[in-house]
Amino acid sequence: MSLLEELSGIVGAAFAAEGFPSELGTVQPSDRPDLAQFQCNGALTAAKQAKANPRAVAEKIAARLKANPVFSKVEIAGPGFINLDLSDESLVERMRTLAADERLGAPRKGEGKTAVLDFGGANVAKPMHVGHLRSAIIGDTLQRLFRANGWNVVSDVHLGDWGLQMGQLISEIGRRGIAPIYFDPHYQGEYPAQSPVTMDDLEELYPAASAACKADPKRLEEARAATAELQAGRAGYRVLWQHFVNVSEAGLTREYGSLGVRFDLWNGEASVECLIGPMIQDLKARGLATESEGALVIPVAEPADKKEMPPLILVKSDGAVLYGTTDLATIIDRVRTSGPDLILYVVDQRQHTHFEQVFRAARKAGYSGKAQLEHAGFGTMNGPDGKPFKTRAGGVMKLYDLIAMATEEADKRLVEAGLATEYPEDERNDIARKVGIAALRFADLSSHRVSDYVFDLARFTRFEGRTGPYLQYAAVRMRSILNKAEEAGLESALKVAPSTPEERTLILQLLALPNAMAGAEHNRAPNILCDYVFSLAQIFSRFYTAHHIMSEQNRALQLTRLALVAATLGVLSKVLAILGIEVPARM
RNA sequence: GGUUCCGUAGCUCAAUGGAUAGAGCAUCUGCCUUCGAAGCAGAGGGUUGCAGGUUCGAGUCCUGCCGGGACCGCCA
Repeated sequence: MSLLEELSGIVGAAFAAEGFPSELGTVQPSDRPDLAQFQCNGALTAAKQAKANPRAVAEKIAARLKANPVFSKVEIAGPGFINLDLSDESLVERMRTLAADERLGAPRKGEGKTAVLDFGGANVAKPMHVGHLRSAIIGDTLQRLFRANGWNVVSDVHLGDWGLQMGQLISEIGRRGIAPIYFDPHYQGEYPAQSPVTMDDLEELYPAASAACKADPKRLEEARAATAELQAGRAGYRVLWQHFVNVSEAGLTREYGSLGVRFDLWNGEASVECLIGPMIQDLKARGLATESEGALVIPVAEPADKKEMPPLILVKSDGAVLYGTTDLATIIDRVRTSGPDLILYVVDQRQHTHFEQVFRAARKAGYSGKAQLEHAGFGTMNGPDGKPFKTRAGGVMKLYDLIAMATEEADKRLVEAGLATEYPEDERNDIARKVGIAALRFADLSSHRVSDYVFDLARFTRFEGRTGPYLQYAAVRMRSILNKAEEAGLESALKVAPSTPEERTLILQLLALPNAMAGAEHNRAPNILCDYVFSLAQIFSRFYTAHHIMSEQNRALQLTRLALVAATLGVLSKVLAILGIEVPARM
């Protein structure tokens, strides 16, 4: 139980004893730290409901709370706020509990529950670009957070491998005559085991095919036909397609890995191919899917809709299926194999309507089981001009190049600061890489999920201010103190209660970890964790400046403060790990 | 045109219906012969796009308007 839950329970009991709903006892950190540590606003609501004087209600509640030794102060302020301070003894007791808990008080919100997280969404045969960055980073952080909160998580990269881009690529290869054997409809023998194209080839072929289809409707028609044939099972196309998938996966694994992103499943749209036919039969048989303008659709509009809700298209008039079809079949697959309580899609906000359609269709057909279906959308990463990020040449920047840029920039900053200059080259490169990734990840995660943000590498890689590198530095500094103490033979221990404002503020922030983790989960909002951890680092810096530990003469005080440093490092490391930020041993 | 998200300090961004709207950057003033100054202490900077409404209380909820992004049946 978190501190806030504990306090809310105590205050809630006081409300209940006065005949009010106990929910009114909700306690929150004070908006006015100069006045109190915590506050409860329930007396205002209670007074409204009972048509009573709010201060009078607050007085009754406060009278009951004053009897509880956990509080050192119970005051009524303003229109009826109840302000609370904890006794120093209560604070240190709760710190001891936290320090002894290997989970550091992480909430158990997800125990016994399973969540499928769908993020990544890279496309086979297309290079990963900056557009894939946010899904990967936000999704990965949510999977780490959900696991930390006790959820059983199944993450799925859900590759884009069954749509029109496959037909575009196949027809491009056919036109160029690169591998004619796959296009011979009469060929009966074995196909080569070796892929006719490399990843580099694909990176050149796809943009060319895409541009050609855009420019020429007939060319697009060809791509559509190839897509439909692939899906219909044309042998040569299938084998060729498998080559694309194999070649791509190796590259994608490396790119996601360089960001620290891992997936449990490398499924794709095509993984549910065998479910699509039966699903369509089922939907037709039950009258849920109907013909419309030559296509097969599921109407998902509802009478209460304010907005126009187009039907979900299952099968195009040319016989090919779309990603809405595979998304729907994927729900069936996930419900069968994982039995999830939640399926969370971390995908671009622009696809919100699409997911609304798919979710409605799934519920209508009864495919979603007990799973709550939810789209956690996010905004775009923009360039300095406020438009989606492009390279200087105006093209789409590859993720690989972006990471290289960040690492290079981080290295430049290390040189400027004269840091790590005398370290072995391997270690130095490793530090630059960790700092670069930290800069990228923290910048992306700290802006609110649904809003767009401006990409500014120089700002992200700074060591000052609200950045990933600053947090790494803070952690390294804490470790440095602990190392010094260890060399001096000091063993940290929470011997005495806090006695200074810096100590109390630090303890309160440490005890607030479960609330940050629960809040971030509830809102699917990593920026809550970023706020929390940056604030923790700042509070620690004040503590560190105010109290010089190694020269402290009072041994009990010294060991207690060392224990606070150790606890802070523990909490900081835990949150950074959730954010996917690695802390170097030294910098 | 319809729907939807957004509009907060010079810039980049926060703020479960609560008290005096907060951080970082930038600007200015102090603090390194003591644990890593990538830091700390302090200052200036705001009619929360505009106008109404609900509420004891609104950046937050409702209505209208202004401005921007996104989406609106066979792309993903």
